[in-house]
Amino acid sequence: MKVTKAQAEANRALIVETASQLFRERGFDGIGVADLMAAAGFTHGGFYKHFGSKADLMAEAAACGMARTSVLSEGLDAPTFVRHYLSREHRDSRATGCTMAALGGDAARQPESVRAAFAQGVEQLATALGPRQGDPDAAAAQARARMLDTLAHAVGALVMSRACPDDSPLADEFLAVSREAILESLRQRA
Amino acid sequence: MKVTKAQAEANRALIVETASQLFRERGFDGIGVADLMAAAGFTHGGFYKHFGSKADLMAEAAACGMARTSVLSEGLDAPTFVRHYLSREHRDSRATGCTMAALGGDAARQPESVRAAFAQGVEQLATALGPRQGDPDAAAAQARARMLDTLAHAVGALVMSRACPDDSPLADEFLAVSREAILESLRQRA
DNA sequence: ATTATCTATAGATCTATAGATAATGC
DNA sequence: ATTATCTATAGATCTATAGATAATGC
Repeated sequence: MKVTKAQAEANRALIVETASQLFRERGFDGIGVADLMAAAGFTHGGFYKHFGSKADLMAEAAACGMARTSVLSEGLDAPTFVRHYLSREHRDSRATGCTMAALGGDAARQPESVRAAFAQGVEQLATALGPRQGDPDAAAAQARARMLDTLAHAVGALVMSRACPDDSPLADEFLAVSREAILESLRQRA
Repeated sequence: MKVTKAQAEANRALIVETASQLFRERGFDGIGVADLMAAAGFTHGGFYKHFGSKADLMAEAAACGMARTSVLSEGLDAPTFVRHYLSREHRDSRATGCTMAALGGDAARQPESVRAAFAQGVEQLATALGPRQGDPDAAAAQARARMLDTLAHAVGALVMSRACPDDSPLADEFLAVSREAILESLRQRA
């Protein structure tokens, strides 16, 4: 039942993408290798021809999800990004939403390889959204600091909103208060 | 091997406290009933005389951890709270630190009972740190909004810092940039 | 000949339950 | 008599591996 080298690579990419979504939805410990493979359309025995371990897949899936966020948010101005990020739609679609908000808490308990993928994703995002080339050093440092702070702020609001019961006023309140606070601080900087 | 009613209640409380710490350290799915009971000094068979299910214990352990945070932070002024919250010491002691930062991401994937415990803990905190009695309605609403926003902001910074590799510059950077941003916004409001 | 995938399984672990034990509390 | 705790286990699930199969790629 061998497949072409190109097909095998496509299958591998499909496993990573499927894992990226299912991990975001259920957590790193919330889904097993067999179910992941089945969701991608394979049996679980083939897994270890593609990956050394489940932890290796977790690192790749995290990197995949972070890269997706970078691509999607590139080119958005900060207020637009924040309004999308702190919307009910984003909160209620964990599987396709931000990997940092969905798995950041889990990542703290995972091997360095997984956390390294997160850090690299953050640096990608900092490059994508960060200072323009040619900025003086001080301005570039400030832009980076503001970008990291805004990211942490937005991630925190989303995590808190998701930790609340479904359809609770408090869940919406977290989105609203932090969305307004971030937008206000963006206005002050402009 | 029966024990006094008082002793049984103390044993139960010890299980909840032990679970609260171990869940924060390893996640809700990261430790099993048998290991939790062993850590508290019991065998696992007795567990179901105290709790209906593991999920029931998760809700109680979350409530226990949130209450601890409320008690510890009561009476602290906001800048002092933020400096403690966004310190390396707090980041590096997950088992005894903030339950929202340690388990907020996990909570999103747990039953409503667990998320209800989180929401109730947030409301406790809002009462402990919130508006003073006698404030006019508008001022009270603004104080509550600011408190929830500051909480989300600080939780996000801690989660992001913990998701980075140990001793990485980025991990410290998340603490520093959000600590300064929150302190600055507190100054502006004063 | 190589290898991506499949079937089958080993060995560990997890939640929950059943039944025995022994000390409390009536 | 009640019940908190213990021993033992059922049944499910999880990671990882072994060996067979069949199509690619030399």
